[in-house]
Amino acid sequence: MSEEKKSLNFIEQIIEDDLANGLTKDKLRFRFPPEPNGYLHIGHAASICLNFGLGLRYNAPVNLRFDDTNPAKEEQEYVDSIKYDVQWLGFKWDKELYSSDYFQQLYDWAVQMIKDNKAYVDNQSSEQMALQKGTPTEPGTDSPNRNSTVEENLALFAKMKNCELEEGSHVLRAKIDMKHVNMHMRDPIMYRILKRHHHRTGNDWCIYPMYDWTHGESDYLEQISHSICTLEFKSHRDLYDWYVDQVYDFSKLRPKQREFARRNLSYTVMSKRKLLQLVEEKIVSGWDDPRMPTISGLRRRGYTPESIRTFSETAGISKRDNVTDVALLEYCIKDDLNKTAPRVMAVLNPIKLVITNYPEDKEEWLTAENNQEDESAGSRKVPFSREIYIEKEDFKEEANKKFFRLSIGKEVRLKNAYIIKGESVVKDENGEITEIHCTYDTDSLSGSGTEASQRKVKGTLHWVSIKHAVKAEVRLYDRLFTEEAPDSQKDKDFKDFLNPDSLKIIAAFVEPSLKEANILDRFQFQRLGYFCVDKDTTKTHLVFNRTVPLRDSWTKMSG
RNA sequence: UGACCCAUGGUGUAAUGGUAGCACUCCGGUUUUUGGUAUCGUCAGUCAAGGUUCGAGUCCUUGUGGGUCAACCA
Repeated sequence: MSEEKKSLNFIEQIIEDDLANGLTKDKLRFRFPPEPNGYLHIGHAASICLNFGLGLRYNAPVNLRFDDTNPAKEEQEYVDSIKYDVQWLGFKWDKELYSSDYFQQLYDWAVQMIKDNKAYVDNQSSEQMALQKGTPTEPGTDSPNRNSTVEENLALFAKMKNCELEEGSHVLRAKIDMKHVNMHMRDPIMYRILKRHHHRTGNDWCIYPMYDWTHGESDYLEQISHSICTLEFKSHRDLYDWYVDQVYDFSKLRPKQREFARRNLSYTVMSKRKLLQLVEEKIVSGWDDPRMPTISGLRRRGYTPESIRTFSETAGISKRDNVTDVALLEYCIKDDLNKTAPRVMAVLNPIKLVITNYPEDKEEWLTAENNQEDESAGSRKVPFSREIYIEKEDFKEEANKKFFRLSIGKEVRLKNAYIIKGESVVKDENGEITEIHCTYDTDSLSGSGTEASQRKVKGTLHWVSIKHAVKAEVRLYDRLFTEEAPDSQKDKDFKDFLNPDSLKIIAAFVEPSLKEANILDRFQFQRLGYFCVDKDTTKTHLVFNRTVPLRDSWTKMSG
């Protein structure tokens, strides 16, 4: 097997360099650290694929660590959905861990820091502290509490911990440097009082550690070698390192934070805040609305885990701002489904077609391939009869020669069935066509091997037998926004760019084999697109979501 | 008016001082019982100016443009 040299992304490069400089491979360990305060989206998928991909590449463990230090926002529901999504994407974590597992250790270390005169309790208001913090261009000033004695601080911190003080009245701060050029180093808050029930620790604590104080120490405790996060944490790195310094034992591995650019997708928004807004304002039906860029939304839309992994891999990572074309994501799912999705026939915009020379009471069950790309997919039977539905768009009374479909006097193939010829139309009083009358070539049955069956006709239409057709609700989804980057337009709200046509619900007819379909089953509706069975489906009511339409070079050139 | 990060076709990425490549998109040809797929092809790029070097997308300087940082959020 020829070893094709795959280029490394910059994170892999860093790891290779570390390995070359003496870090041993067995020390490699990664983590994916979501906060359980919302649902995962395609941007998280990039991080998941990166971290777990690294684990696979280096045969190293990857922990799933919930960063649950803010009980005001976090819920078990989110923990469950995140676990489900990560495993659905196809990854296995080494350990399921929680930042809250380390609350006691963190507390003990904080006490030690107070003893070392490296932390102090501040009783100022957040407004006062903000004022003293300075600005990026002006240094801050010291808090009047900065020089409290160790004893005073210890006593106050104990009171904080014992729930004897009011929420918001006191915080523990690291004593670093109020004039530091990095705002994050100006005596950052380590603990705040929060009398909240925590989804795991219950009411054990009424002080909760802040992100910065928690994250690096958690990485250190888990001996994570490379702690990978997004770019907006770059300026936190100084603090991350400072905190690790406070507890670092030289015999242990020292974790390293590195940052990459978050993945943005065109025609959608990715921030949790905005996604939450879409849900709360009922612009979408929920976190798993098939138009949402959430993992659960994509799943319900019909995306496969494989396609999302391929997308992440193909898009790659770097450190520059990006808006990846959603067309790449769509390519990934079409490419996957083309190989795997069974082909079926469904008519979305039906018009009746009568084959006048086909016996009225006759019906045939014809053989149809399930997937031309995959012989092992086998075949099924589809019923054929005198009256069928075809798409309205597939007929025109008078044809221009580029129109490969049905018109009066012209022949087309009915997929898996016969060649038919347009003869006449029936119209209502408004001149609207209500029926198309055709004749069929009795010797032209697909696969029969006759000379007539091998005639080349320019067009092939899909169809369903009216007598056997099954009614189905079909939800046609389109992009949620009309702008590539809806949230980066100056002076405009992202909701100004909502696409009014992002969802169209239609009544369609599908072939009877689909009655057996299960929720989340994916199909190609031939000549139309990929569709999956929605969870709203019941025994008597089929609902399909359109995942993505097929490429359509006809409407492109004609329209 | 600070610090830090970033800048390669329309988009996303690669080239580790030595032929600017890959994928998507767009456009066109061939094949096709899906106007799909497959396949072939076309268009298209190193932000700018200096410098170092035999040689610079890559290193240095300056500029330009974009981004990040001042929650008791993560």
